[in-house]
Amino acid sequence: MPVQHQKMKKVAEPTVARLSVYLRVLNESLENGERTISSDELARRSGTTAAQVRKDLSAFGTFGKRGLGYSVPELVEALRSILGLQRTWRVALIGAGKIGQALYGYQDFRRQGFHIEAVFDSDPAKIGQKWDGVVVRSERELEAGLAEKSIDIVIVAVPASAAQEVVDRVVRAGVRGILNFAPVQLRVPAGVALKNVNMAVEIEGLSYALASGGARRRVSPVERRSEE
Amino acid sequence: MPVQHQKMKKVAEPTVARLSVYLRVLNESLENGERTISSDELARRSGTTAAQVRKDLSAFGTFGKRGLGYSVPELVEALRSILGLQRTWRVALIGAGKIGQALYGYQDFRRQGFHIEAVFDSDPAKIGQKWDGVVVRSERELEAGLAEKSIDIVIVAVPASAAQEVVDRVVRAGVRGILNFAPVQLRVPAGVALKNVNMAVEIEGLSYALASGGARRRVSPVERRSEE
DNA sequence: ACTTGTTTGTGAATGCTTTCACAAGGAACC
DNA sequence: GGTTCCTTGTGAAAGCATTCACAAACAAGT
Repeated sequence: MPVQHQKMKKVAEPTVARLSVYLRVLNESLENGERTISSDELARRSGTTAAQVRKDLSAFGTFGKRGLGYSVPELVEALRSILGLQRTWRVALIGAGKIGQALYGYQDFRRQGFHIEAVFDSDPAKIGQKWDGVVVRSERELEAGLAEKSIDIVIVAVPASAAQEVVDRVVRAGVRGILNFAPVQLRVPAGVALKNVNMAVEIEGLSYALASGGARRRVSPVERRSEE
Repeated sequence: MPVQHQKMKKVAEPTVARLSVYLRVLNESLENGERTISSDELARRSGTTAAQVRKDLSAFGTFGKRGLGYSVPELVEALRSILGLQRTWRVALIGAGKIGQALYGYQDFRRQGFHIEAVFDSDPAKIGQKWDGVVVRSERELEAGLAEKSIDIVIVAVPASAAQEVVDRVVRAGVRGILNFAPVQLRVPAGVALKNVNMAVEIEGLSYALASGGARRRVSPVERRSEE
């Protein structure tokens, strides 16, 4: 059953994030050989509600069978199509420091079709290193490298102070998707998709929860305070 | 000016996340020697609106001077107090793989008062390694280590398949704050604060934006599509 | 073929968050 | 001290996202 991207209502960001979670859950179901799954069960395993699951999916078409639930393989395919994961994406990593190295080895990216085709850095000690097959190149070759390798998405893993300039260059070179790990608020022009992974913000959110007494010492389960 | 945590309205999560961004912006302003800042300017540098800034702050007290703006040093102190960053937090890192190593070296954590006091792993090749001062310990010593070092917050950087079990143990040991990097939806009891950093979800969000044509190839700036 | 069980898809209702708009407070200069 | 110019703090309005609730659809068993 192919996905009908049908009337294409505008879809909210939280919805897309949840679809991604559903897909991860469903891939596991698939490996377990489960044929079908109900919105209720999918919700339970994804940390949301059945109604939410159904609403989320309903924005893209109708995938379930009443009285039965969803076909796991079909829903996996549908979600992969919706999320644009049926093709492979050509990715460049900018910044070959600790975080860059960790991301380079991150299997989940590769598994979902994100292939890191190029790595750039400004440190002469790093330039020329060979990371199983991919050579770390000088950031001076950035524009040339992006074009040469037809890069779709760039991962920014440089220090905060260098991030905006890198992004400006990358955008000028025509890249339309950026995943930013530097803890700064970046500016990109309209038409460029930008996502931030800001660990500092997250851990400070924990600090807030603990400090403001939202998380109790060891009390009976009365009030929930476990987020996302 | 001390922070009056006043009537303590319940504060939304997005608000707390933005406070954390404001603080980062203000720290820079402080280094630049700026004395005051308007909600307008703070908003511009934080990627939000002036009204949002004022609403966010108003939940915690009144910090500004009409006609003048906010005192940068005072607001920095206020935010640090609100976010619970005036103390140091004792953190343990579980998982000494690539991601664990990257996080261990992440300066932003240390700078804001998050001190990694212990590292655990299950790999015999890693156990016993000394990471400038901190010895990597066996996960079998997890409970003992957490107690011994009075750990407040745990960072989970283990494979997805091991994450839930680790979290269960950590919670049983009394830890109330968890920062999870494993791409799974974890279950924690009420009273435990949990934050997820899910890079796979973020990059799939980019894939969606690019695939669904939300990000255009090279078109005049008509519609915004740069998120967060 | 009918009946019983289940589970979806979806308008309507609720609950949150953000944006608007403006009165009130204060600075600065004459 | 009065006047002008800014900028905050905040109710009210608008905009989004989640939850509710139920009719419609199908499976399965008799």
